[in-house]
Amino acid sequence: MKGAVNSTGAPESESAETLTCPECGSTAVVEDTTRGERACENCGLVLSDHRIDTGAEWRAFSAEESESRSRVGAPMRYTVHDKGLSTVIDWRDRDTSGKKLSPTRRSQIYRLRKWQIRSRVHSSIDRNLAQAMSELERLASQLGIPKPIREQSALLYRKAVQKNLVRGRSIEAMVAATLYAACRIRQKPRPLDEVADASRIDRKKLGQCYRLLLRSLKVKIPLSNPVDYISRFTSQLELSSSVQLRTIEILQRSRDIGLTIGRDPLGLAAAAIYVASIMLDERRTQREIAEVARVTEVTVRNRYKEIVKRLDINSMGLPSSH
DNA sequence: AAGACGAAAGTGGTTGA
DNA sequence: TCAACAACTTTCGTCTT
Repeated sequence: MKGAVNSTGAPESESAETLTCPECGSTAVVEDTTRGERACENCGLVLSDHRIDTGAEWRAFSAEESESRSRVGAPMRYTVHDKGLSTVIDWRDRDTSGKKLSPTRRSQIYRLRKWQIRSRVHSSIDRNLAQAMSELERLASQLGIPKPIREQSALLYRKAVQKNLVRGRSIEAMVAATLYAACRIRQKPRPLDEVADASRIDRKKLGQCYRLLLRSLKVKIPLSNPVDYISRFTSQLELSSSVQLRTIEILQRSRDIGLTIGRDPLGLAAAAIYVASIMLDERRTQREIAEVARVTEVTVRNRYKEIVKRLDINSMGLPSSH
């Protein structure tokens, strides 16, 4: 049994391994996620082009993603909007000393200028991303979200931008939605309300953005598992690890008899903790538990009654060791 | 007095015609 | 697009510890 239950979102240890470019020795090796390749920013050498099928099932993609990304050094590039490559091309057909350019040179410059203009299309996207990334940092650190999940969120946000989902919506809302989604994907879900509170977005807008995200990116995120909430909640309530284990046990048995279908995972988590806390004589009030789980006492009550009834637990807390 | 209980009406989201 | 529906919330009066 591992003692590390990782309660209050303590950052997971990451192996930061810096890659150096074999061509020029630069450490500016960067991932291009849209292509799934790793390239040196200095000389442009592509180090690896292990194919990542962006069209494929999304979760496989993200797993691969996190694998490879964790090996790249500190400056994570999803959070960087401008790679410092912008150059300004003057409109005049003169070189630096003021001489007229030769016709070949001129057409060359013309082509460059064309790209310059094209790249300007991206600049509004860049501004959007810059703002979004700083908001993401703020939100994530307030919620104590570990880096890998932030990166996942940033990736989702980039996809959302590509699909034009942010137009007409607030950046903040979409950022919050991607963060919420990322947490769920990584099996470390946070209550929607918690995310909403930390951002300046109301719950309703956040929910709408989240659903839009799911639909548009064709991402299937399964219903969150109540068990994933337990370590956070129990530590917030300062409950012992035996309560934690008992809670998980209760949840598993509840699921086995189909008690959990159609029920809010948060309510289930709360109720299971309530029952376990009574059983092991570390009682917490319904109100306390409801508060951390962000549901109402009524919901805790309803779930808890079902659990006690269907799992045949005598309410005066015998450790019914089945 | 605080906690638990349960009824009743309201809310937002899903589903199916 | 609309209505029916299930789960959850809000509110509040009552019972229990």
